[in-house]
Amino acid sequence: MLKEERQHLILDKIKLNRKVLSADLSIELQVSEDTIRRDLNELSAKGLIKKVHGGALPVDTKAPSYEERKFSNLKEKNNIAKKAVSLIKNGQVIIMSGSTTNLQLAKIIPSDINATIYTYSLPIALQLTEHPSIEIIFIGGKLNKPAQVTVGLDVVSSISQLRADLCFMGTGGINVENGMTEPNWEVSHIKKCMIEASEKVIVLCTNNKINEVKRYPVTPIIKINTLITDLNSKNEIFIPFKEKGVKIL
Amino acid sequence: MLKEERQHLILDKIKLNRKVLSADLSIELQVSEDTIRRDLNELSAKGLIKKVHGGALPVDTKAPSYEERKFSNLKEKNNIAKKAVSLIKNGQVIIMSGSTTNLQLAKIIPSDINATIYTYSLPIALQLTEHPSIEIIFIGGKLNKPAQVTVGLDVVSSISQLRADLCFMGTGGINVENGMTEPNWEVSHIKKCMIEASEKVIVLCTNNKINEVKRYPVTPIIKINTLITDLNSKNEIFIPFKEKGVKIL
DNA sequence: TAAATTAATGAAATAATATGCTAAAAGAAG
DNA sequence: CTTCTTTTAGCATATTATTTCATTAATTTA
Repeated sequence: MLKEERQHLILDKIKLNRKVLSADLSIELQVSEDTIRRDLNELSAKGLIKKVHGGALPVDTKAPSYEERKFSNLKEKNNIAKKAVSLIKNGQVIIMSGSTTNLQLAKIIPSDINATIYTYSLPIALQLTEHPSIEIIFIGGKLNKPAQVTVGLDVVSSISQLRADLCFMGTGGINVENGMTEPNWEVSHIKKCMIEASEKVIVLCTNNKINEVKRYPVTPIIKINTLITDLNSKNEIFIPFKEKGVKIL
Repeated sequence: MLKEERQHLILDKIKLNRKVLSADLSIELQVSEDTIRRDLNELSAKGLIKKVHGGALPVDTKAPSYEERKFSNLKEKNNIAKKAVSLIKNGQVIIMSGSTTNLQLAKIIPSDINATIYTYSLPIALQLTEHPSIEIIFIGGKLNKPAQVTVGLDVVSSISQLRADLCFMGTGGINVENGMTEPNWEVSHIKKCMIEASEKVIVLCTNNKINEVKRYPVTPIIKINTLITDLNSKNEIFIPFKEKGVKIL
């Protein structure tokens, strides 16, 4: 039996039984436990399984939680949220993407504001239920657990049918040449739709995202109306953005 | 049994029963109490449980507004949830309505269960994001803030397109003559759709809802497959329900 | 407070792992 | 085809992880 073949069988067995024992595999695949251990260690190094004393288990799908990210860069995010909230006017229809910066924004929307907010983020929707007058429309679909947002075709098609005044978007990265970019293909697609559906596009991002480029393009810089960061708007880093017509806050 | 596997079982059992005794676990898992104690100490060090003299408890969670209601009748609700969880099988498609009893159920679904759950309740969806293998589909629509669920035509039409094996439903009231009834018209309509979309209908309710009648009818008793309450299933109050073919748990 | 239960500790047993070494098999180069 | 190298698997042994047991300390309960 080939080594690869054996490792595939091991992976299949883990998927099936949610655990494997080195001793069992040794008998079943007719090789020594040493070999099995070597296989398990290799698979574990590739992150495909979790090696434990006596055998192996599937990898924990539980990714680093949204909760954890919620508290990083809190000061910067709050700074951005404060600038963003001034753009919200009564009667507007707004789309919010699922970033933690947007969550911060959702927290500080003044209670006398009366608007309609579309979102596909569970934490943001939940936060907005505390607001007395905002109408919330949640965009349904398959849930992405670590990000706690809905994704997929349902989301894309729902957003395509909207007409909004503003959209507030977090981003994976932004620079002048590549515009907005995202590490996740599905998210990049959804954000394209959000931009199409909105009169004005407002990008919220912490300074560490500026001049970062991620894998999937979302939109050229020209479609972005306003960029809000924690930096001072007069910072020279923004000069090329301003030349492209982006307003900086 | 692998150490990690054992610790997972302990976590599941704590979720389910809200407490475990070292002595019980020792017998159940066929290891010494020393080992159990070491497991509990390790899990406690990771902050996953709270170790106490003689056993362990779940970690205390904070309790704001919606959360407060969640803890009223907690014992009864957990009792119901424990009975309900036994009905969930791998591979099923399940619809869950937005009651706090259902939230309790969402909390205790064992981590090795693999199913697809449709829901229109924010807290339930959020709770399920903690589960490693369940696929969650959120049904979008306009948010009802106090209940933290989506309502309206979008929800109705989404549910109409589903085919599910089970639906778990809370209820405003149930009796033999009027069947299930709801105080809210929109909710009654949504629940009708859920029943149409599901192979089996399982109603979860605390004893105070039995023989209550609310304003809007949802379904005659005949369409309900199983009724789960905190009472003993042999209680004479259930005799007329049983005569109508409802299974009592 | 005394009795009973539970916890902590260290020694000992058992099982699993890592490591170095050997040998066979498969490829590569001449 | 031969020789050399590389990969792979098995074995012996040292090391480490895990569990149990005996003993003593701490905590709860009556």
